[in-house]
Amino acid sequence: MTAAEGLFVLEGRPTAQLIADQLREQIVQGAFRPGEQINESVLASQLSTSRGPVREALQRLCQEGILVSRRNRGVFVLELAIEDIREIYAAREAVESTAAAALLDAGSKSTRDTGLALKRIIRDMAKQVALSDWRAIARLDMDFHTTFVAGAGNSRLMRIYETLAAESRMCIFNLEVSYPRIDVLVEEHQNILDLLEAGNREDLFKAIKRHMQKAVEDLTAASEDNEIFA
Amino acid sequence: MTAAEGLFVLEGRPTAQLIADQLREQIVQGAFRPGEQINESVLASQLSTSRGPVREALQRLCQEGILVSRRNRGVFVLELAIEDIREIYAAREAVESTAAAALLDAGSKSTRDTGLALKRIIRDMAKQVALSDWRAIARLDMDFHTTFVAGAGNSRLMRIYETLAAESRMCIFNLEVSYPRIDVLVEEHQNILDLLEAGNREDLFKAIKRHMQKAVEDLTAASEDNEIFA
DNA sequence: CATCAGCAAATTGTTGACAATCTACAGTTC
DNA sequence: GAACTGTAGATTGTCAACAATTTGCTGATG
Repeated sequence: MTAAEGLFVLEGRPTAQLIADQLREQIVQGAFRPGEQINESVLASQLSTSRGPVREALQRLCQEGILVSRRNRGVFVLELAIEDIREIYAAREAVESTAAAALLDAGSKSTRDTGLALKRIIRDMAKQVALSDWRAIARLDMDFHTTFVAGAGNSRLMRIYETLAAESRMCIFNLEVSYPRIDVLVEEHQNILDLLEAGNREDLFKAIKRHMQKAVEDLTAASEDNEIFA
Repeated sequence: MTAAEGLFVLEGRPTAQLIADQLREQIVQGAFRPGEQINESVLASQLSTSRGPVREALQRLCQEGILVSRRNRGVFVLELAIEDIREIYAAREAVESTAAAALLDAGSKSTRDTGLALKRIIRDMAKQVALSDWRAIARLDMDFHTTFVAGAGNSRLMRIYETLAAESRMCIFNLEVSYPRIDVLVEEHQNILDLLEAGNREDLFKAIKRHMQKAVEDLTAASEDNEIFA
């Protein structure tokens, strides 16, 4: 058996995961309202499959915490309260700080690659800010942080963070927050990147902490004049 | 309809979750070898149910990362390499440090309750150390850290930590590590509790960090003379 | 008129059967 | 004898039908 370059296994990923990934994207983009029930039958027919694989995918998202399952009643989209926002961003700070420490400790090629990727994202972000494309901005915002954590090279941190990122996007979309501090958005991310490349450990931690705190403030402020929250 | 205290919904949890919880416990206790395939049919008959619910539970554990799914081949118990040990304990340090910060910031009744619970666990741990009951010691070790994180009152941190705790137990069991530093085990946990109650922030962070580093050292040392690892 | 029992529709939970795929082994060919 | 091919068994993936439960409605009853 000779190894052939450029060939890869076809559709290697399990079906339930593919469905779960699609559905997660739909949910964070607001295709379902918070608290809304997910009907297995209609979802199955939309995906032109049967209820079996759909149920398996739904269980994955329940384990992830994006959906909640109630026995004999079905699965529902997670409803976010103010307390949830605080939880999510506290957890994000924990993960990002650890990723930052790992990036600084590594301090090699992978760190430089991460820096380049982050630089590119910031450039795109500035472009979209000029165009006021909120959807794109939100996506790039998350791309920045996801790339940051990915740079740490810890697959568990990454898996954890992907869920937190999805929940953050749910917050942002459901609250229809249009980045009130749009002017400092690019600046804040650039600041984090600068501190990373400068190897300024303590200030980087502080910058991450402030970034998260500000996000919580914006989201909680927005949640007060929003019918979704209690 | 009058509200009755002390009553709760009977068997409110969904089936897939119940099966997943049982199976997770079996796995971390070493009922399945790392890399071993989980046969859906035999598992279904053991639980006297059909393959449907079993598959749903398996998907949950795949999402959690304790099992890995390969298309058209089935699900297998996660194989832990040395790199995984480092990942798990780095993530645990992140979560526990954040929980510690939250506990210190709260500094109220919940913090005191957590302290009492931790004290009780340490007392039991000392008892089991005297009896050399390794299984019980490992369980109490995890109980301590789980209780610690639970005290922070962040459900997301808790959910994350439960998976990491499960993976830690897999490490400990599979490597048959019998706590080489048995004499300092109680002491180390007592030290963490003392620093928490004293409100000594920086030293508490350092103690947690050291606790995790030592665990990684013990586990990696044990993994070198073990056929499971490469 | 309020309340409650009972019924009907919809949805989830479960099951067994069938199809697709992989693995291992035997047989064949060079 | 080595390597390849083909087949048989086992296991997973998928599906449609059936059972159980919940929910909303209807109407009887005080």
